[in-house]
Amino acid sequence: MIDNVILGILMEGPQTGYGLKSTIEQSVGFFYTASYGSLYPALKRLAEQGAISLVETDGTKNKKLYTMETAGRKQFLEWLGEPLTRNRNEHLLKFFFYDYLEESLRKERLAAFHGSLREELGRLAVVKQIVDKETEALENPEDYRYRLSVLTYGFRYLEMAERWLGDLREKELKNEYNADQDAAVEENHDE
Amino acid sequence: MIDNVILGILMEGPQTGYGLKSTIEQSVGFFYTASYGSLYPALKRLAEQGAISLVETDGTKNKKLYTMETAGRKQFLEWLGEPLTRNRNEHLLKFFFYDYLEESLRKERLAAFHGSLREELGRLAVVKQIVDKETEALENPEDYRYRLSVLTYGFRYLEMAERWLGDLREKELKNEYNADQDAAVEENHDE
DNA sequence: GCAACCATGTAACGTGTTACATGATTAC
DNA sequence: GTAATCATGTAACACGTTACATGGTTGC
Repeated sequence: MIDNVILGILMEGPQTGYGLKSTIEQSVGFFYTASYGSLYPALKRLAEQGAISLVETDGTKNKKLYTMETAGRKQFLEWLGEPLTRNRNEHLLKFFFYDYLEESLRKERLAAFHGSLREELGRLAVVKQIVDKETEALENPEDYRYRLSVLTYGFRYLEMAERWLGDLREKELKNEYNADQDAAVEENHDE
Repeated sequence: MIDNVILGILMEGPQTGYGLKSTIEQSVGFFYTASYGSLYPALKRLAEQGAISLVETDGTKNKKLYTMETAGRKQFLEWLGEPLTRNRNEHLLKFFFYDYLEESLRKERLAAFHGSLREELGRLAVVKQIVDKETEALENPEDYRYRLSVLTYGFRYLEMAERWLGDLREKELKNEYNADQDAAVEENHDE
């Protein structure tokens, strides 16, 4: 996980270990955190693998700049292109870097993920209906309020995610349409 | 983490290790999963601590029933009463068991969590405004669509959570009001 | 009889955090 | 000159997963 976050950020340009940590906090910090205890060993590992290279900027300053290498870029894009799964926010991490993914594969992954979200939403809707009906038959439904509320939370979470992804996919489609229009206008310049 | 999940489920009654796993899957499985590799060692640990006790139901059947003990209940309720934090879905886990928490402490924790959600929502709203303004100035905002969309995701996530919690707290308040009304009616029976 | 499920458990591995240790640079 | 921030790194620990190993019970 941390390897790919590091590589993703190095796509933008060289960074120090310290710089990486603050960049992570400011960008994907909402759903991913890294400590130095995992960061530095990861940098060491990635450098040994040849995914990144390090340059000691200054002999006295004890400051190392890590730079993306071709192997690292390949490794990162391979990870980025793998199917999206709703495990430990990895999908959100991938979304953050999705501008780097080739359009056709990106669309495929998003469509598949959208489908699985809708499926899960459907399954949960069924469960919720059953549970709600069972709850009506209880004498003291308030005694289970919180237990039940978590089901509602799950439902709303999936609803939110589904809508967000729907909006995002729509936005990209609209953009393509506009791009096509622009191209058409450009072609018929004298019209 | 797993210790408290186990204890929380044992609040309902005795279970086998196998039973615990399927109960976990069916109840909090949406945001928490446990493997046997963590479950059985945890049960062993909890039994050694005296939080739970085990009964071999049958000499030949190799089946163990784990039962909650007083020490375990105390440990569980202590954990449950600790302040809510948005770390690795621990708050959702606590919510699921919140029917077991004493009402006044529960209200306090929910109010505090609601406040922190609103604060974070406010902070993110500011960040989003700044970023949106900066985005307008770009020549190719589409190149950063996904990067930016994750910010929207974070915002919508917090909005959803804030609303859900608001609804939940309101529901409990309404229930209290109704209970008061009922009590009043009962007192003035001849009216 | 055999497939599906019930049931328990361990060893190796993966991945990350916390706490500690150290020192340079910058802004005031 | 001193506090904040920049900067690197390790050791002990925490927590969990995957894969493996084993066997009983139930339903058809």
